[in-house]
Amino acid sequence: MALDFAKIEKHWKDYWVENKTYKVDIDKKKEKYYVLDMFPYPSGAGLHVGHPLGYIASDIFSRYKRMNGFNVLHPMGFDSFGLPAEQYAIQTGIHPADSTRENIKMYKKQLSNLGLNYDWSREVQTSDPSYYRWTQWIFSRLFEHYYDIDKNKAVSIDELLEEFEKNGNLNVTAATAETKSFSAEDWKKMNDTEKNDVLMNYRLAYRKVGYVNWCEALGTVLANDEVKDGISERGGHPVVKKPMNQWSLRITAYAERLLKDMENIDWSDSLKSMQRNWIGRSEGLQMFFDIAQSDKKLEIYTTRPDTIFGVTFMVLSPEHPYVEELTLDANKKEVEEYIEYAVNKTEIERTSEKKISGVFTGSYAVNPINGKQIPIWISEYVLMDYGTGAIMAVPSDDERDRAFAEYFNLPVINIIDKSNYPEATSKDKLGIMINSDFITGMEVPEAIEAIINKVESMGIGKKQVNYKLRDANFSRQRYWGEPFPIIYDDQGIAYLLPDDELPIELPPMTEFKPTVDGKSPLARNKNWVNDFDGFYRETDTMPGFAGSSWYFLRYMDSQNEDEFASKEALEYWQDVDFYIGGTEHAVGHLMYSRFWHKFLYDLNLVPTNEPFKRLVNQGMIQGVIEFLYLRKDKENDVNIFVSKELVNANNLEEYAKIPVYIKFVKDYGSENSYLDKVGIDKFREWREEYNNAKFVLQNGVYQSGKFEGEGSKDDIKFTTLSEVGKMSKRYHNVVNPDDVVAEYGADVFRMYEMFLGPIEQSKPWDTKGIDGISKFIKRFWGLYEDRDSKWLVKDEKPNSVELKILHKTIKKVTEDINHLSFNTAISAMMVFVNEIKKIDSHKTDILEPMVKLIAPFAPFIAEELWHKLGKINSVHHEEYPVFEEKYIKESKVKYPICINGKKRGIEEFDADATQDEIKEIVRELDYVKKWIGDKPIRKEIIVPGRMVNIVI
RNA sequence: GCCGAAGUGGCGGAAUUGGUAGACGCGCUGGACUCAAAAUCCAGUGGUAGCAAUAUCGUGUGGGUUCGAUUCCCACCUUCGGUACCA
Repeated sequence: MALDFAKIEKHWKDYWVENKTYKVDIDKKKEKYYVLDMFPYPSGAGLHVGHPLGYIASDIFSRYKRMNGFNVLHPMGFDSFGLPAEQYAIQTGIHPADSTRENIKMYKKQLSNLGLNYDWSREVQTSDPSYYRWTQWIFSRLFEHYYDIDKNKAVSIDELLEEFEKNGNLNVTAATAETKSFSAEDWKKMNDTEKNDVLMNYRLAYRKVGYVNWCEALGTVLANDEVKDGISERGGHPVVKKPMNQWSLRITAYAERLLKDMENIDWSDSLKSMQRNWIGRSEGLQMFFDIAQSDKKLEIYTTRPDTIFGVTFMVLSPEHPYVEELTLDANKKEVEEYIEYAVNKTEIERTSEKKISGVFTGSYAVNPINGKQIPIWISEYVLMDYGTGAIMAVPSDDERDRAFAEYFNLPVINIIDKSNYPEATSKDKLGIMINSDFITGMEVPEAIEAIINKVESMGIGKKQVNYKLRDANFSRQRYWGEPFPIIYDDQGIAYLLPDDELPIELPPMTEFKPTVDGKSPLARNKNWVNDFDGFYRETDTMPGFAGSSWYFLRYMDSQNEDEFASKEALEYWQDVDFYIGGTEHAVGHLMYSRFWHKFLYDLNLVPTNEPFKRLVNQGMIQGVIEFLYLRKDKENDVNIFVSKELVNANNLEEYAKIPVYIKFVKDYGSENSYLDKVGIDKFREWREEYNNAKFVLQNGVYQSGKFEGEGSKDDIKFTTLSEVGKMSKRYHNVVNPDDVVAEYGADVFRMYEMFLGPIEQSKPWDTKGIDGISKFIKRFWGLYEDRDSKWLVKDEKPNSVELKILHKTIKKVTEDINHLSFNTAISAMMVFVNEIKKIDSHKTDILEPMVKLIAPFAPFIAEELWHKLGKINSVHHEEYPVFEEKYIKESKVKYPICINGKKRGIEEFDADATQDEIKEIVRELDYVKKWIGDKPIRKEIIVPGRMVNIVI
């Protein structure tokens, strides 16, 4: 066999490294183009077949851009801080830095096997002190700035202090939590703690109370991800919400800019709309309701002030600070039980709960507009984090309020007549007010204005813009993340450590378990914590999104020790032209990066206002996840797993789903996947906490190696639940690309992933069609060299047929790359091979451009063929072929002939035939006459170049 | 629940602006080569009826707009991603 891909790949991989083929530097003579992949978290499971989908696409695109004369920046790095490495360390004692280093090594080898054209000299790792030094540096800047609403940008806290000294905060408009006004006098009278508290309300990085998932049994804070259905994924212990003082980033200050600046970037509408909805801007009315028999006033926010006469009750979030005071003694027991039930549920559980639940406090509020007393209830569907944590309920015009009112038999007053708008839903602000006192008869928008004016004139509220977006919790009680450059004095006042002491490095440790009171593992290291006289260090670390919010800037100048990137590099590379990554980052990472970028822009540290000009979401390659059903309740402290066929579909909420390593499972991925005895034993060994668990089967029970029931141990069939989902270490369902590359070669693997379908579409992994690509590559190769390694390419002048085949292909492939339609580009190249093979043509002028055309897709064999054609330099720096119209001009055009829109035949016409000429010919066709019969022709439609339709 | 996406032959998918539904590939069937197999090559391949010409049905479901709908509109179903501490 002439084609030895393993040898070819090895050879050219070395050649590219030696010749620095993909290294790129600032070159002002050339236009820059920045192609970026979302960098991976280096998981212990290694790169899986889903990762390369985006990497291959960006690789093709960046190669294509380079061949079109651009100076292409295409770097790669690792998002190497994170929870899994820490969990691994707790289990094995291996330091996260060590396991991370090993994982990165493995990832780089896997990536290089795919022939990706990264400039590795620019690599970044978020867990490297030389990188996180600058993450800490940016945090320090966030700490020292506040958001000035008048200037519409971040401004230094020093300027704010000067202003406080002069005028207090009377003239300051800033993005803050609720702050009292104070004069310069007041300010000067405050002690340090008070001043510090005030400033915290202004800083873009500030401290406030947040809630964490606390698991008493494990003695640790858990990520949302580690909590399944209210119990810990490891061990199945109960989890509760616990308040803790935490760092937050004031992303809400940037809400309006994050929203508005999306207009100017080339992102898909669906992605923009996700971000828009996440920000969730609404205009409405903030107002106070009096409370009967109390001095307190209840603050609410509504987008529908017009419905004020339809308010029949109020609902508080279970966490609302007034709950205790408003609950009468008679209702106390019930309320406490309800809060217990609601508070520890996750937000998703609470808002997606179909069962309606709530409890009456016993207290009443007073509608300030009509003086009516209305009951105050508590329900889980009101969230403390959105608006004010309290709502006025209007059951006539809000679906959730209506369901609640119907369930608890609360009154409903109809206040909007929608009969003029039959298509309108309850959400539309349409209709005419009824039963509404002085606004009766008004259209809804008019009524909204009227009530806002009324409320403002009464001095009990004001018009307000509200956002769903919440400030970002920035503290994690973890070891493996960036330490904060923060120390506290004995009064708990936070101070920044000076920039020249950065990076604040993670101290070496051997124990990564959190402390018993839920503090970060760093708190165990007393020497490190109390390093400064009279001060102690912050022991929380930063979350995963810290390092990933600015890494694309570091690539521009990754070795710089004086700045996060030089002005020159930032000026040249500007921003990311083309960013590709998964939709799972559509709101999280992409929102945080935009926020950090805008902040840096405000400080004049980056030249652009938005980081990513064009963004494409690649779909996910999914795997099959295998789950075991675990009963949430234990028997005598023993966990009970139940075989799938015994689980009643109606009681699914009684079970948690525990993922199992797919290699333990028989008939993996099918309806009937199951664990046999060996599989269960492997699982028990793998997950120690389930070593003594009971496995309930159809024909008996298996526990601790013993089987009781009908038949023998060897008959054990514990069926598992198979679901299509993410390929991830968490689900233990990863498929490694190395195996595929070893069998078929990297070029085949690359083209196969691209050939699977459109880049933005998700699909389950499956190697069914890979033989087709493998055959195609061999056939393509066979145009140049036969099976006996005889060189076939000849210097003969190509004829018009050959030129037409070539230029048709160039046209299609080029267009498709620009549309990122790689699957159809590949299909066009397949068509080329089929057609050129049929005429047995092997001419240089045809086959040379084809090597260049395929080079971005199959870089290895392209490079090999290019050199076999006698070329000296890399094909990847050649110019991409350009298609010429003159070679593909058709003299004849085929038209489908339709009768009433149904195709009845195909006819060929001269390309320059007029509509009348076509009509005349068509009318005389036998089959047309037959279909028309004696019916009159009502219409003849000719779409030039497309089709003919006769309507009878 | 809310936000976003997808649904087309046995399978992955194509149809870029409302204009020939099923390109290309897998699989399958038949054939050539071979002692045989693999590999390769050739032909066929949406369903139904028919020897055939051809007819008819057909793009998740139900409606609608149009000469013409996979494409636009309305309602619904299913699956996937996100849902603020996985990354």
